[in-house]
Amino acid sequence: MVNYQHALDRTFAALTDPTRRAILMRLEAEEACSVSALAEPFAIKLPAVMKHLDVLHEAGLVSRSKTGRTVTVRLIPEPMRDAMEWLERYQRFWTPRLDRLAAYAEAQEAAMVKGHGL
Amino acid sequence: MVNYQHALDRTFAALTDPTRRAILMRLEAEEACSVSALAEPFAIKLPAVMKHLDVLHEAGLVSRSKTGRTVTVRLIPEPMRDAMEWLERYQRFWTPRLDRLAAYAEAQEAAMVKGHGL
DNA sequence: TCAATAGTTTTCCACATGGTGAACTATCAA
DNA sequence: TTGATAGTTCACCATGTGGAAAACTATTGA
Repeated sequence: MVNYQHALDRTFAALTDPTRRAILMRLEAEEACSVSALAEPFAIKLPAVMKHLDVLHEAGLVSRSKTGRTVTVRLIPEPMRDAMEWLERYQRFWTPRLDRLAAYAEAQEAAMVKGHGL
Repeated sequence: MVNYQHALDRTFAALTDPTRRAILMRLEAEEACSVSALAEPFAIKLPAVMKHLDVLHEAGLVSRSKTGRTVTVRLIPEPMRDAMEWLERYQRFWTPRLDRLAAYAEAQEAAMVKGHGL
């Protein structure tokens, strides 16, 4: 319970930074990337990228495996699934089908209540 | 484009804190809440809650409207929709194709039912 | 009018974050 | 062996975040 919250904290925190989201998007397209390949598109220096990778790693969103002198970074998507599941709670607000069904259900309920003179 | 990124930054940042997520959940269930009613379940003091509300407000996730001396806080779910849409990119990693087909079929069925005056 | 209630603002604190430059380790290749 | 390449670590800085206490404003009800 508490741990679950903790994990969500880290996940959302990791997703906060645009550089980190860009890294995740890159890994969604590319599957396996070296650290310097990941860093190349950005204006920031390697140590900064390193820190972002640390945050992503601590959030359980990437794995790092060393072969020779290069480190391969891979996406671990599971934590994002939990984040999405948390957000799904709010889907009813923008999903028209569910909206209308909910409105209908509400109207029915209201009618019932009225009908029973409450 | 840049603004969009900015908005997502704020959204994910707002979702990072468990207190803020709890506030959003409360507003999902309750629709309209006063500041002190929102603050009541937490161990932290009012000024801290105030700061959380500021963050949520800056992220466009809640509205505040004053009537008399009480301020009513309401959920604005739209930014979370954008966050979900960003995350949907990764759905393919955990949603087998059949799941998506099932969801589609379910939606179709619901549409049919509605069309027939349910 | 006066006290209680609802919120806000201010000042302060400890700590996290995102960045830098410089120095370091480890591996590959000439 | 020696130099380039890949990555890491360290010390530092400015800024942001989450919290508290205290003092404040504004509204309501007795």
